[in-house]
Amino acid sequence: MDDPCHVASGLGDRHQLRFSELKNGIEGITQRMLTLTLRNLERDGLLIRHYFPEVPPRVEYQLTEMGASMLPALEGFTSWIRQNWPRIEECRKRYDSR
Amino acid sequence: MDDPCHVASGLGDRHQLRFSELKNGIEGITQRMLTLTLRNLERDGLLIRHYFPEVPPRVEYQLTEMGASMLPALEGFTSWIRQNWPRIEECRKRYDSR
DNA sequence: CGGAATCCTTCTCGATACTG
DNA sequence: CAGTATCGAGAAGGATTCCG
Repeated sequence: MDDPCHVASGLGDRHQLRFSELKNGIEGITQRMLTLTLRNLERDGLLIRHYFPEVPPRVEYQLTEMGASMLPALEGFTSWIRQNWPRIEECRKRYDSR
Repeated sequence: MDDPCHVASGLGDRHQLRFSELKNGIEGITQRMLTLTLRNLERDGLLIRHYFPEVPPRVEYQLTEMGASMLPALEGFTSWIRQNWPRIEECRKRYDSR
């Protein structure tokens, strides 16, 4: 892992997000990896995929209740990471230059 | 991931653990993987490796202050996983049998 | 005891091309 | 637009052997 701090931010607080919105919101992710990740989250019951058979097609993703309940549970850890990441990077530099 | 619930438990509340104690406490881990994982945690500044040049050699691992501070931050997420894991497994089964 | 080194197989993932 | 299919390089990781 290089930088754990790419949370899909700046996307407002809407509850449905299109594939392209997610892709644009997560820097550096490839289409393939986003597709696979969304499939796994769907398989785990953490999100629901809404497919609209229009032209062009539209797909919107939405957290399930369980998926939404995970966010606050994860919050403590993510904030710990945000606070300690610089220090971890320092430790790595020091460890590597020895 | 298959079962996220192997926390090294039943090892008491000592603050120093030997390599073999960790290995025995984490079911299914290989020597190689434990070594690599401990090296990475040490590199990140999350634990300290104490080497005692005896015969036979003894190595003890101990969390740093930062490492110890991560545990409570992680607690919310791990307890969420323990609570929701059965449901996630159900969802996976249902998804896979379609 | 606690590794390091090596081999070898499997998995991961990006890149690319194609499609309903 | 939101995928699927395929290929190939590289990483991950188990098994085994050797070592201070």
